[in-house]
Amino acid sequence: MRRPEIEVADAERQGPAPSAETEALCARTARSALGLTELRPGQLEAMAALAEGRDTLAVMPTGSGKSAIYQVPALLLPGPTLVVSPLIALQRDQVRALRAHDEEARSVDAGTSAREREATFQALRAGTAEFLFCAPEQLARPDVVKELAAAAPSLMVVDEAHCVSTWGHDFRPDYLRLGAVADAIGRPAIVALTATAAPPVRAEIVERLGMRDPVTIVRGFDRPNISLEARWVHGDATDEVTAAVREQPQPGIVYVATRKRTGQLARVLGEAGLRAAPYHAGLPRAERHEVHERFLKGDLDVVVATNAFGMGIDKPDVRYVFHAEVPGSLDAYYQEIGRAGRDGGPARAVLFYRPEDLGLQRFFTGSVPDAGTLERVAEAVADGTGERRRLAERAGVSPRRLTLLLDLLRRVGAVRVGSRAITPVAGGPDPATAADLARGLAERRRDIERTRLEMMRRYAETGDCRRRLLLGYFGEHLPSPCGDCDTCHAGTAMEPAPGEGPFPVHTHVEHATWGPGQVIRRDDDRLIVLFEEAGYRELLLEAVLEHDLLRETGPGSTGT
DNA sequence: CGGTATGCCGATAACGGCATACCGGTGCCTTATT
Repeated sequence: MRRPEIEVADAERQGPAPSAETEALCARTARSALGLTELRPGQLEAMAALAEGRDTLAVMPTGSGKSAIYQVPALLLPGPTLVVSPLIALQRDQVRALRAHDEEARSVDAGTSAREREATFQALRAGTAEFLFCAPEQLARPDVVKELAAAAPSLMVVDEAHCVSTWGHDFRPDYLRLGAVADAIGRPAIVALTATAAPPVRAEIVERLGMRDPVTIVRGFDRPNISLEARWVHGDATDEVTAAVREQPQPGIVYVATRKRTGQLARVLGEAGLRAAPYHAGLPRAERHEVHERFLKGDLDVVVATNAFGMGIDKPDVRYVFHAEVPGSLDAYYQEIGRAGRDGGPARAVLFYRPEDLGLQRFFTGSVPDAGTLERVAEAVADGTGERRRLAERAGVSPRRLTLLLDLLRRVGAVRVGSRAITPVAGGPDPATAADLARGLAERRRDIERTRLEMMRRYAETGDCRRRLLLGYFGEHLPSPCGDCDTCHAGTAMEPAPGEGPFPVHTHVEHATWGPGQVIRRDDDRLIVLFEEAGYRELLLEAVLEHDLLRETGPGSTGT
């Protein structure tokens, strides 16, 4: 069935357009230095904005040439380029790719010797090396920041920028410090690149990195060749998943929620005659590498994996991505199914849904730092223990944990986090109050996280067009059902009545308790509103009208 | 948070029923041993 046109333009941009000369210059440089003869519109726009020194946020699907977006301006701007990338493996791939074009690129990580480090920074200062790749943890080292400041980079690239939002708050808190790092190294132009970012994630990236009036380029999220389906399963889903995998053209990926399950399901699939292997972060490095390689080469039919099997998996002919257990958000789900059908051929995304599995995801998003620890940190800062290592010791927390706690205390106005010293804010809240406020902030974040999980539930349980719901989550409005998801085939997806009644999609609204927000979905009888502070909420239209719950504050726009 | 594994109970033999403990994902990095 032919897909209806998406109402919102595929490419969306904010800020003044770069000049035609800059675009032409970028196009020439892309051709001469990187051998790129054809640039996509969004790509060229983004690189031209950067070349003019503008901060830029680019949200584009994998395979649309995100690397070129920073590589071309890097060659045009005078100083070196810092690229922050979450995985050492990705850093090495990029270094290799640049060297193949005779560009001098280097990376530093924990395994880099002192001598190599010295040589690298020397080369950056001298201008003989253009690119430095590293993980955010490297940028937590004062010596690295000092060396970088001396090299005066003109460009800072944050690759896989959604990590700022998804990992910064617990798993890898050094992501939260990147904005401060940018300031400490002379505030180069910043570009954030990602394939997946719903509007609140975009907003958080911009805020956290301290981007100034960024040019935002968002390309279409829709992947029409991936068919969408959710199947309600009861009890153990092993047999049903196995049967579904056997019917499929191979290869594919089956995501599960736990490490243990990867082994179980891979074994059952193996017994069913498939070349299957488990994958998770607890496997020996060599084994992970081997599974990855075999999958890429076509020696495996299916990998059963936790979410560790993710970034860096770029295989064009993946025919299906199944979820034997529900993931924690539509952000994660979209990213994972996006690994299917990159060659443009038909692909399937099936979610095997058991509501019980939501509990595990709820657990994963549940932790909030306790007020006692926060108070100890606030006290130590107030006492003038201004240095990170000593602060961590005094408060009895790891340095990583400290980063997270300090970030919360900074945001409630209790401490100032400089590039070296941590100082109390004069006239700020006392340690006990600060700890309370900080905990409140963390709780609010957890609650928002849980509304995202609710959206995942909604996706699984909806009888309406699944694709429309998914795209709506990412800020795109599909005016009528897609015609190619399970609900459309089942005939339960209904035509909405667009534009009829109050609060159409994208309307800016204000709620008495939940504050400002934006309508992201509008059905006949209900709305889903994304509130800035309260996350995703469903409201019955009847109640909204009867009790006057929402005030319209502005017309629709899909910006950040 | 909630599913699953474990253990205990009563009772004359095996096992259903119930309470409780336990476990669960992402990657940098460091640092002490072979």
